[in-house]
Amino acid sequence: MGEWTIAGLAREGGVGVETIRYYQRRGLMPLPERAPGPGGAGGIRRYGEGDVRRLRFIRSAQGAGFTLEQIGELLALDATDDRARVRELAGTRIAALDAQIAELQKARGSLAQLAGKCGSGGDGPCPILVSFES
Amino acid sequence: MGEWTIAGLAREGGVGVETIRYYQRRGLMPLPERAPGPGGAGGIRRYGEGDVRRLRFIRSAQGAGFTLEQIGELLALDATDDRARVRELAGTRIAALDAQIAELQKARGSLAQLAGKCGSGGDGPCPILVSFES
DNA sequence: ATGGCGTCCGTACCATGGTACGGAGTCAAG
DNA sequence: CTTGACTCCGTACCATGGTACGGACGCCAT
Repeated sequence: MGEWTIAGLAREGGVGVETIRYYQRRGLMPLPERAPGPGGAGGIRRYGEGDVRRLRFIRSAQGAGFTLEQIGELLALDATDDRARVRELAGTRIAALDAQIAELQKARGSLAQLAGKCGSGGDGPCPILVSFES
Repeated sequence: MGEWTIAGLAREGGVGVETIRYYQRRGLMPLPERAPGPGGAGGIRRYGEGDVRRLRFIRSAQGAGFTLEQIGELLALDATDDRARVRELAGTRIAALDAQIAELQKARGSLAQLAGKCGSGGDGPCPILVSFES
């Protein structure tokens, strides 16, 4: 199962090698054993299916807008099957997404309206800029 | 017209003193003259209506999602009345907002669906977490 | 004229999610 | 057995939008 080197894992997950090392530092990815080299010194670390799944988990959760810190908690919950807590986190995240979406839509609406006004000829300064002053 | 000190301007704009100083460093706010003190040394800077309007401009444009760098350009355009360029910036920003909104809605949709599945009893691990692994 | 608050300014630090660099070690092929 | 690619690790740096700190000086009231 120790099929990949760090570059392979990175390719598999569509991220850079440095990103994986960053996740390791953050405690999101485990640090596999180093195969002891012939000289007794540590060798190169090998990664397996579990690491690939874990990396995919991180990327998917990121896509759902979770921060790396929250993803750390989700990964911990993955081991304990605490569904209630997972639903709680999901609910909080959904509410945050709703708030964010509403805010962006508000900005989008007023900006579109102003762009329309600015486009329809007229004299004087652009209404977009004027509106920003009040 | 030199009616405010920096703390007054900050209060007027609903920001902190340090934020104004930051905008000055970024070149978004001008640095007013210092009233020369009796000893010949520089005194305290005074701010007027123009500064209040400029600060409001920055905060409004920020509300529309422009970065401080873009706001710098908008402020420059405010002096030249280049409506075409303003509309161009607004259009680009609207497109970016649309993309962002779509992305958040996608995340919200899949998360809500998963939370529903996770809520409806069942055995095994939470579907939210399982889905993140693929 | 002295206390105490406010200003001025440079500089450092914060969160977030990485990205880059440099030196040493490792490993496989030629 | 050397070359070249890759790995390991610590550390520093990037963007973004601020926030904090410390010393020197300004200004006003008592």
